[in-house]
Amino acid sequence: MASERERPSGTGGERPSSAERRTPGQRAGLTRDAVMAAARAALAQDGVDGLSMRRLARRLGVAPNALYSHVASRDDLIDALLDDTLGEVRSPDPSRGDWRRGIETMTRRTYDVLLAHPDLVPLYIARRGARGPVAVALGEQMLAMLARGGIEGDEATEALRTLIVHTIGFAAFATGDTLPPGPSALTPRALERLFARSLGWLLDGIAAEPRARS
Amino acid sequence: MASERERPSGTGGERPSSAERRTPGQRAGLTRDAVMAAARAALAQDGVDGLSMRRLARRLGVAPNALYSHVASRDDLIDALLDDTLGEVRSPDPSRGDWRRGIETMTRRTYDVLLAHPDLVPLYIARRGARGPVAVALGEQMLAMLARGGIEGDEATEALRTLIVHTIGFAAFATGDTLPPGPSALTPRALERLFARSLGWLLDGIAAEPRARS
DNA sequence: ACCTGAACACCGTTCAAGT
DNA sequence: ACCTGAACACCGTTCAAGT
Repeated sequence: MASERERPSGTGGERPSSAERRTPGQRAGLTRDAVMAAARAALAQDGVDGLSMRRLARRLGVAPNALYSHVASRDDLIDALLDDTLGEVRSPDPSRGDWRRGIETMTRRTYDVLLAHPDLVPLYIARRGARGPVAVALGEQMLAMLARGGIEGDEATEALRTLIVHTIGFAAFATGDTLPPGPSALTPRALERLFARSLGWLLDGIAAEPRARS
Repeated sequence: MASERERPSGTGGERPSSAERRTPGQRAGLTRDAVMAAARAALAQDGVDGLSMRRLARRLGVAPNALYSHVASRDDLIDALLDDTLGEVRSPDPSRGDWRRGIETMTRRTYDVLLAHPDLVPLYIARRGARGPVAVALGEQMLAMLARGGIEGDEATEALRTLIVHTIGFAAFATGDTLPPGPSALTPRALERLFARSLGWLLDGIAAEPRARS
């Protein structure tokens, strides 16, 4: 369906680049945002294979090395992509409802965002999550909710880590093929219920842990 | 310390290949086992970068395409490597002790084996585990233990999947750098305790689930 | 500062040969 | 059946130039 060679129009960031050949020194009007938009479009159309610097450059109608004026490296680009994507997670009102429900909805929304970008999930794992400002903000909100449940300090760090591992881990298995030996592949619906249920088990354990009294 | 260019002696599978240049048709004495041994040695010395077909071939003193006589593709080689490595997990006597302890020790041993091969962990995740005969056998032992606890059918499949996600997920975070936002990096010891504790939470949940009576 | 051309040092894989 | 030589279609990144 989607031709990929010679169709400059698209989701975002592409250049015409047909006849107008540039000589060294001529600007192409590239920006970091345009590069990032092209990366998102490439990911959507061609999967993770589309995220090579050379294919991105082709898509933008520039020489491969032109990208390095706006992005430090391919790793830098991917890190930014991962962090940006987490921005799609709407965080619930941190002061409303009980802390456990807040964590459940936030975790579930993160899970949904990850499932919406299946090609990125292996990258989240390979880089062990995101470290950008969005990820930091998300983590701080989770810590605030845990604090409202009386969980703080090292305990909160550990609980957060457990929840992150659980969320990314399940997203990885939901987006992949079958892992567990045996023919019984769970449906996405069943997997999501399992995710929610096992999340409940973890929260039971987190809430029940003996804590140093404040 | 370890030179990598011109030292044919090593852990396993390397060839002399110095003066003896072969012409097409001359055998190099390669076997699939030799290729796999070279892959393990390359992984240990050079990390995952050492697992390229061309570097493997250099290490073995053969042309790059010679490997394809013993291995279908790079993916095939890596799948075999992942499954083989799981063979290091000693499974406890399945008929001794209570089922929960059996699962705990088996899960913990798997965790330890994964930590012993940190470079492989991202590969396990990217491929969502291993699907070879060793992985299948391991899964069946886990299912047998769950069955002794009265957990069978879909419930057992779901429990097994949860445990696998939990184990590989924690291994990924233990072998990686810090993920969770904030400066508080957990020590390996603390992480292992957290792994064991959260495993306990999951098993509590698995054991407490209402079940259809047999 | 932003871009091109050319190059470097790589990849996985295939195809046609040789024994 | 097992191997080599050569090739194809790629990579990420750097360096020297041009405006």
